[in-house]
Amino acid sequence: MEPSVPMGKHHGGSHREYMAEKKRKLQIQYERTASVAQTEGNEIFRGVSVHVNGYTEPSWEEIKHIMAVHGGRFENYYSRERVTHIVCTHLPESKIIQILNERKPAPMVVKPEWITESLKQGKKLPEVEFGLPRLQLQPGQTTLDGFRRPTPNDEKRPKMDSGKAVAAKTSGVDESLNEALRVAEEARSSCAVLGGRPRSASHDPNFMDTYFKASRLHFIGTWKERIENLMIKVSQEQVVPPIRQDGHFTRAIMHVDMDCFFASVAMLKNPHARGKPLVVCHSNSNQGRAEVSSANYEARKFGVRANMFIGEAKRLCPQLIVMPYQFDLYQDVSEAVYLIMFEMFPGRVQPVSCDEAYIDATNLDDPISWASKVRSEIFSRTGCTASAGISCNMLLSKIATGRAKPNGQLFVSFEEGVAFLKSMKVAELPGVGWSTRQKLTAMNIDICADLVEVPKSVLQQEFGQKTGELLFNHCRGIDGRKVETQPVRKSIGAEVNWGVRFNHEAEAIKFMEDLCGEIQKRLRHAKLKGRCVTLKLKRKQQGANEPYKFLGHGKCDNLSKSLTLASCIDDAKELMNSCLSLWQSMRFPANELRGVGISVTRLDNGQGMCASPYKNGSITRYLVEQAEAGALVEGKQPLPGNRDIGGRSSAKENIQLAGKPNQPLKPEQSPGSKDVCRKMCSLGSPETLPPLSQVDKEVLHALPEELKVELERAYQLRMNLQQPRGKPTRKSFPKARKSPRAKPRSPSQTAGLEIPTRAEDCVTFTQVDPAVFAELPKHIQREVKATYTHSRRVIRTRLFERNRDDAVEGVDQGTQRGSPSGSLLAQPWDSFKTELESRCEAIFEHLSEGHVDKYTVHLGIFQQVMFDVCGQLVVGNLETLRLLLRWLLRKTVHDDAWKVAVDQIVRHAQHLVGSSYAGGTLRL
DNA sequence: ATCCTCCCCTAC
DNA sequence: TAAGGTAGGGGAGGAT
Ligand SMILES: Nc1ccn([C@H]2C[C@H](O)[C@@H](COP(=O)(O)OP(=O)(O)OP(=O)(O)O)O2)c(=O)n1
Ligand SMILES: [Mg+2]
Ligand SMILES: [Mg+2]
Ligand SMILES: [Mg+2]
Repeated sequence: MEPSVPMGKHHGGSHREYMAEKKRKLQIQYERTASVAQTEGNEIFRGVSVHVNGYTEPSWEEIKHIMAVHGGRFENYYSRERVTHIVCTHLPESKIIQILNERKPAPMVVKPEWITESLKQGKKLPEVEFGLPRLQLQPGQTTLDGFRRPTPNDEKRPKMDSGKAVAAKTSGVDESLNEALRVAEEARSSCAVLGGRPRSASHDPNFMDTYFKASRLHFIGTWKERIENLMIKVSQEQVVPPIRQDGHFTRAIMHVDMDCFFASVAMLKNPHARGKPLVVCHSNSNQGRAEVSSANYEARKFGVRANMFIGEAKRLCPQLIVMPYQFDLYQDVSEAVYLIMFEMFPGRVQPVSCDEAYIDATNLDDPISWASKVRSEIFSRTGCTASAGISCNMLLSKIATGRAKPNGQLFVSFEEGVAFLKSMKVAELPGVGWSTRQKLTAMNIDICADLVEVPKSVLQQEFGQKTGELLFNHCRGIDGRKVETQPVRKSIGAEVNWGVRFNHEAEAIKFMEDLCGEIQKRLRHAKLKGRCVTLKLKRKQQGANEPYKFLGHGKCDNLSKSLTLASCIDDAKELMNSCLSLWQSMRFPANELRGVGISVTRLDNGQGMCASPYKNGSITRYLVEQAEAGALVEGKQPLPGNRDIGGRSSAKENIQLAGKPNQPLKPEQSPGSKDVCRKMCSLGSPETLPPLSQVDKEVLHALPEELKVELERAYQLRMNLQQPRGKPTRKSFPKARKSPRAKPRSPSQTAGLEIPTRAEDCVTFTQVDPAVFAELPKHIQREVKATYTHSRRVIRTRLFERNRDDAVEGVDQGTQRGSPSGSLLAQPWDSFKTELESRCEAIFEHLSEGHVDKYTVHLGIFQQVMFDVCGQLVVGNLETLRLLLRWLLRKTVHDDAWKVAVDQIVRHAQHLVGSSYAGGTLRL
């Protein structure tokens, strides 16, 4: 039963008492749930799988429990594959309308009384008597595409008080709601005090600090470094018994995750909000574009989700309670939770996030009761509930947790896990996100059962070796990942992609300095240094408007460039030197900046325990060694830490910086470039290489040839950087960003047909003055050539663009993936045809056996593969392409889906031909 | 083969 | 108004 608030009493009675009572009840409920041995009741709901929508009486928690006891299942989220019954009291949520409009057989929609009455009578009653009177659907509602968003004043929407049947309590419920809203309001205004006025980066000298303090993503992103402290402390006091691994025996993996973590913590501070929809978010505005961080399970019944704009959330659920962030509390709760886990499972815990961990429970006597123990301990120490899943690997245990939520636990055997997996949407697989889902959808793959149909080779063709294999395994419930209790850090970085609006380059530079300061802090905290510095920039796309999201980055091009140093650094100034070099080579008008990030890789803890040890020798190692020995510089001074002797990329870059190969393109003076030069000089970036004159001649002479070359490059770099006054750079500062909409181009040898995809790609090798080129030393020639090819490397494009505010409109560039095995190009048409025939035969077999679903899936895959094949053939084998298309068109198949697929393939091919050969078409 | 850079994608 | 960070996995394509 929904623990009832002691009406009218709770003002006098202490919160403490109330909380104690609350906890006691939740505890009981938890124990019941946890101990359901599914033998307790008759199983009248066997085969039933319910999803609750909006408010109901009994509450969803009770329904969940009833299902657990009586053989049914409870689904937190609606899934056509799994849900047999939707339970709701009121009429049409947009969700329901959508469901009813689906072509496939929809689940039954019943009132909650169906459950209570069935329970009373001890048998499953016919659903019809408890159906919803359908045609209270809106007038004008069509069934075809009638997805009508409910208007905010839609009377039919479930209201806060509507779920409670007892009329006498109505006013009490209202009071409770008002109290909850009041507390939320108070909490929001009290934390707004420290804020002040809204400011973009250029307006607020203290922007970065303010920003990071208020950023939830910063909090969850930097959480790991905070938990590391705790781990160190704990591990010092702990003897870690080794995990017995009896050969190949089955592992037991437990996954523990706090239920709606931030929202749960918020409910601790606002107990009246329990049982009511609540989110954590910065803004309470009805049109706000602030993101929901966490939604409690009541709010989720209304479709409210993390990451949703608050305006959208409030539209779905107008009575939503909005609580502000309480980062300190999240930290406290998180630490409490981890202390419990570290103590109960020494040496077996892999922290995943502030609210989530894996535990290797292999050979613990009873993982299920361990899960109960850890959950009840978490609850009694924090007042927040956790859920747990147990299975034989990390994948299945995580999925089990999801099924157990909220406040539940579940053990699944491999077989059960796999059976369940098959009904899951592919997007529910960990590792499959938005983009992969789009790709799979395009292949007609919707649920994991579809994915299982796809041969590994096809997945690898489409997604790459590892990713393909991963998908192949995961959809079968196979996951070989080990619980990693001491992950090694490989990079440290900081970035800001919100509120970045500059008018002057100097502001941008200052911003980078702040970032470097932040990184120095974190490097030192982690006692690490690194020797590769990466600068990542977001640049407003040309013509992009101010984004929908306030001070957001909007539509951007992402740029990144890295510089590898001779030795490891952790000093902000030194980091900044590298950043300035990098900025110098990527530079564009500061008012187009929308995001700046800096990160450091190739970390070294100074103990010889390199996260990424330099593997190959070459100059880098040599110089480091020399530096350590103090041999390279006169007077035996150790080399300053940050000479950038140029990684390969920067060396190339610097060749370009010299400007010679690019002469046809006029370099451009950017506003403030002189400032940068001065700054760079004053910071000493180029100077930190010892002057050539100071380098011990003997040592230099003794260098192996290739090392000498690299050293020369380093000095070349310095010279280039010191003379950018008249002519700063070229490539990095394209005057006009031409045709940002250009289509991706096949990496082809057909030189005459190239379509430049970016302004900087206009620099073709043929534009390099041959006389100048001939003058260059051999190794420089090499570099120039490399640079040339490098710069016109195929631009990898995102396959699909998200359709939020920042999506690029109309991006349809379908196919830059798939990979040229090369064999196709060489293969004669005849043998290719044989392969095609057998492939098609296999596909049609599904059809003739009546497996329409399988047929559809395989046809989708076939289409996708053909897209890729066309991509390959259009490059160098147009004749084969023509034959292929003719063959497809002539093949007589009496199935519409096939005809559609062929039509798509042909269109796609013609499109490719058109873009590769200036609007040409293949005659078929 | 393996490394490296410059991306993209995913999860929290 | 709003606080779109952080780290790892991995792919493509070029260099070695
Ligand atoms: N896009 C996201 C995802 C998560 N979080 C924060 C808020 C969450 O409370 C916390 C933990 O993330 P989970 O994915 O575990 O989500 P919840 O704990 O909120 O819900 P669940 O019960 O599904 O675990 O991280 C966030 O701010 N933004
Ligand atoms: Mg959670
Ligand atoms: Mg989590
Ligand atoms: Mg997923």
